[in-house]
Amino acid sequence: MAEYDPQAIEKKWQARWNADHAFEADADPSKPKYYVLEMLPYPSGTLHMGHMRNYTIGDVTARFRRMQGLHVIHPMGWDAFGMPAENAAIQRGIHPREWTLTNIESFKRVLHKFGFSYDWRREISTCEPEYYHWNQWFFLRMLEKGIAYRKRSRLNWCTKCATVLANEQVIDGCCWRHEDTPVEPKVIEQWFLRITQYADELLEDLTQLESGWPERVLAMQRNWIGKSRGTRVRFAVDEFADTSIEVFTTRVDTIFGVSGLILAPEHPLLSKLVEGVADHAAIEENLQKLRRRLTRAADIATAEKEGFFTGRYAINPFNGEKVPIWVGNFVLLEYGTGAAMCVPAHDERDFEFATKYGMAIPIVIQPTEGTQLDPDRLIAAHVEYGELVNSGLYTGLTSEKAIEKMSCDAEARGFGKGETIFRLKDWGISRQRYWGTPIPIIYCEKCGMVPVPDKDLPVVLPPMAKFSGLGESPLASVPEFVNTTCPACGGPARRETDTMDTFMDSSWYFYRYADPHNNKAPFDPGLVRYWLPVDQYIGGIVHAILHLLYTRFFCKVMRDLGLVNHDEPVKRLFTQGLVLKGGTAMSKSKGNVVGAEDMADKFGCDTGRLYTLFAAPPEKDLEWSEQAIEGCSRFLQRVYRLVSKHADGLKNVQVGGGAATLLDSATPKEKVLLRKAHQVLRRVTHDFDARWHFNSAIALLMELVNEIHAQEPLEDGVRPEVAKEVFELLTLMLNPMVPHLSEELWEILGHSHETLAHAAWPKFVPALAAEDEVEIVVQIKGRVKGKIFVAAGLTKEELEKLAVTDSKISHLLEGQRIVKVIVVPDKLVNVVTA
RNA sequence: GCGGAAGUGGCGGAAUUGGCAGACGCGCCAGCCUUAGGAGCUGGUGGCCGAAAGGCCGUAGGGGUUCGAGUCCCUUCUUCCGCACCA
Repeated sequence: MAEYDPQAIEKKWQARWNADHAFEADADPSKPKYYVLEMLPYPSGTLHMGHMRNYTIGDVTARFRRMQGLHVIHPMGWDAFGMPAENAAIQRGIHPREWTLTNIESFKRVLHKFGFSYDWRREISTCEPEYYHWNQWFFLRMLEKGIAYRKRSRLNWCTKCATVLANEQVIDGCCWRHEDTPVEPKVIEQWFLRITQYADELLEDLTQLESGWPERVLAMQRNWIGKSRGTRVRFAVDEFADTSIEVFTTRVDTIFGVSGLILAPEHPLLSKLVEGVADHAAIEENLQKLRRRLTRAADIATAEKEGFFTGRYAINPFNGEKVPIWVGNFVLLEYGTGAAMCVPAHDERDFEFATKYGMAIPIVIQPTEGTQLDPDRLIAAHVEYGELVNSGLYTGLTSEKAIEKMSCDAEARGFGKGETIFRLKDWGISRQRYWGTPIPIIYCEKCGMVPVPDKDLPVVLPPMAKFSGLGESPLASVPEFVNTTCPACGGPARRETDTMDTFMDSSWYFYRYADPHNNKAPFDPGLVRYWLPVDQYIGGIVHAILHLLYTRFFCKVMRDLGLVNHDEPVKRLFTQGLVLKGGTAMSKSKGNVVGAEDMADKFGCDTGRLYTLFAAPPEKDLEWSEQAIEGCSRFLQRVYRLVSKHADGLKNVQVGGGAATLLDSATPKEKVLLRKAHQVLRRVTHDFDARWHFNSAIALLMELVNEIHAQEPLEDGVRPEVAKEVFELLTLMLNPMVPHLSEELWEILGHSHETLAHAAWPKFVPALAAEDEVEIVVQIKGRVKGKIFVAAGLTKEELEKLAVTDSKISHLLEGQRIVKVIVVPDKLVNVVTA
């Protein structure tokens, strides 16, 4: 008998699917659509098992939904711009384009090798002008709407990348790609997108995603947006009639307890404030010291609070009190107003600071119940809400009421107002890099900043020969690119030489899949209306904040431009776990990468697919194990042997009249097989459809195979029609997970004319799954004491009688008083004795 | 500190959501088959007591609800992930 030959089988069916255009789908409003999307890869190095797991989960979903009769779009493309390509150019002299295209070829070859059911006609690559044309187009639309703007700002500079990093690319104060390189501040003119304009909506609309997105992703996004309600209060500076300091506080109710203002060391007013103060030189020195902040987050969190008195005072507008102005290393310029009021009695940080520097610690809030705070014995800040004391006319109010009233009063008296602020910052998109989308802006000496007109798009990346990795923007060294004419006056002008953050590319790519070759617009709104939003998105948790927040922002901008008619781009999100080896995620730098292609050459891709689905639930991390994958390989061999052993005899057998008729005059063996097959079908369907428990679905299929095996020889007591029904069910259920083997089995079972690409998912027949005899667990006081086999569907009374009259049970019950009997039909009888 | 997830055999994990804990697989043990086996087949495999029948214990710890708890409630602990001096 022929052995299972995965290499031959997989090649054969992949060729067939290609020839059949099996996975191509065009918009068809008469059909219900389903959009399955996996996060597009950055084509670098090798495609490893981490990628493989992501695409396998997506492919199972796509194939299952197709079998359910949905019109499935399942595309793939390349996130092709980015720093590794440029780094390769710098280090090895390969042009980023060449490096990228080579990698794409290799990734594509491997994806084909795995038989993923993509519609390759929709393939996109973000480094092609046909694609980034529309990045530029979106940028210009945002410029028109005031969403894109330019400002000088202090940004994170990585000396190794020689580029600016987004806040999100800074990890522990270091570059996300160079974890040992602290970022340095640098002030440059940069392009920003006003994502903060959508902060409230980005937060609010998370409620729409509650049923479809993982809770932790929602939590991370909420956290990142960081909405805070509070009050902005202006403190006049004593002796400076024209100067005031604004603070933001969420606890204006504690303002009578202010014993100082604390400014961030970089606060712009500081130089003016300290001018002319005694000890000016010492203060300047202190400032310089504080400005050299620690960069590692862990160090910052544990760093001791430090600060100094500036020699100036401010006036508390609520009570006219003079309070000292300090500088503190723990006050952040970027958050709120860059200045905070110091209320030591009711804020932990302020307490620590005030204690260290001997500042006053007035108590202005008392707990509404329990022990009152004693100013002489305060050992920690009391941060909870309570009742106001020593607070002028607000004394006696609760914190809640005071916050409301004091905000109103501050506004009425002209020194403050209620305000909501966000932690979210505008998105800086300028990068001093070559391998990205050129920003379509021209600077003219006469006209100033001039957008490139739509008709001149795309602004194409010029060819460049040498990449040094030094300096700022590589494009600045290409005169043919830089020097141009002003679209407004025709005079000499210079092009913007920065390129866009690649997160721009990935913010809308899956809209382009709906209409990938449009050269008049980013996409046809009609096609997008049919295919979008994405029904199921699958990717890594690493993108929980950046990519998924940006793409949500883009969707809202596109909606406001009238291009799309929905608020959220992704209905359901699934974040799969990592693939680990030796306990850590596979990565080139750790040297623990298992290449997907090597794995497929060794075991066959169906085995690899099965293993990644079986070894762990999809949301959990998965430890790579050669031994366990061999177990999966054995299972598939076993299936192949089992089916092919019987296939010849079943080839021409027809299962007519519906599966349910097979039950008529069925032998016990047949009943066992039909029952098992349909019980498994019911649960596998549920596992695929609603639970995403691929691992337990596979376990069930293993049980079915074990059962068929146990009923051998099938020739003895099993009609061919029954055997065929059972084998076909097995084959169809395996199809989403191991499609090549499944196709092969389907063919040897006599279906040589068709493929399973669009086969219907089998229909569950309750009558076939029903047991006619069931095992009832008999408990006494909740402890299992025996089991009885009875006909299915007995009434509670019948079951109770059978249980208590069972010889073993009745013996145990002798002399006992029965208090009550709980009966769960077809399952259990629990006799409760006194 | 805040937020999220999770704690079940030697290991990965199941338990269809309150009804036989450990399905399925890996590993291990014994046997069969084989020139050979990193192939195949059969059986066993949570712990303790017992020759066996059987009994007791057992889902991180403690308490509770219930006829019945891995599952629900309270509480303590531990691990992982994200954010982190956010006023």
